[in-house]
Amino acid sequence: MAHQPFDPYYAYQQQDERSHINTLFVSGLPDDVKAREIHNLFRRRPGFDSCQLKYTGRANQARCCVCYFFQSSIGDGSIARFKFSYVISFLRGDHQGVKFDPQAGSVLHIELARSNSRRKRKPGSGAYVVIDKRSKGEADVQGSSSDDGDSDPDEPSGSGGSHGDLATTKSSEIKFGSDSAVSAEQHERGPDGGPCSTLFIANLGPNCTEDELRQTFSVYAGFNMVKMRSRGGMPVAFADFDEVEQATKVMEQLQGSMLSSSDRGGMHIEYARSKMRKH
DNA sequence: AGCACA
Repeated sequence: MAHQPFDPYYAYQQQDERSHINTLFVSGLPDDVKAREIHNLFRRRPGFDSCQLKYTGRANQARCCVCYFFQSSIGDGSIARFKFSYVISFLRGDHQGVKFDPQAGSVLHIELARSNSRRKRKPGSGAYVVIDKRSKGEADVQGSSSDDGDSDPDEPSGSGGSHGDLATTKSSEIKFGSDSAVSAEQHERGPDGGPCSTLFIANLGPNCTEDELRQTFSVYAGFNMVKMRSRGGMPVAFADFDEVEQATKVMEQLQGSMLSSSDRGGMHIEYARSKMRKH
């Protein structure tokens, strides 16, 4: 155990603190999106199990959890996780930043979910689930009438763990065919970029200023500095923190939140690909 | 729909 030869699975396992996550979190959806649309968007992806659409009722933001369940024929879950990282790359390549509705201009944002959906989908039940909190606090569930409609998709899966969910998946082997032919070499960098103490902020409005960002981010512990880059197009920004944990908290706190300058929905925040250089 | 600074 002292030294491991290079092994991408091992590297991925070491790098990813959320290796048990098999759920994608999709945001940037217009509030009139239909679960059917989401389902059609992802259903053909290998390993796809089900999806859940939640209308938050806040600021025209629908959000969606798309679940992928992988089961490794080798037994070691790292293979499944490695495959899952492929899928994330795929979806990002195919969908990330795509204007879901050219009229409304909603921009898709796909990332690894913070936690798995607790929902267990029984075979034969609906392919998707809708939770609508727009009008009343009451959940409107369809697609699986006997389902536990109130379980929160953002909460970690319970004591049974995700393997219990995996067990309900019929296919014992995921085939990566024409729909997802990717070579392993393309994925040296990890599933979604590893955690970083610098945050990358996108989906800012054209009138956003560095000062506005500073006021927003500087109240959080560990804040170092913020830098904005415009590069001709829409501005993006980097916010640096001392520790990864601090950056993580800020990302969770501010994900999707609006600035006064925002004109295209809330901020999209990810870990930056590299730490901001020190001055 | 986007990841720079050295």
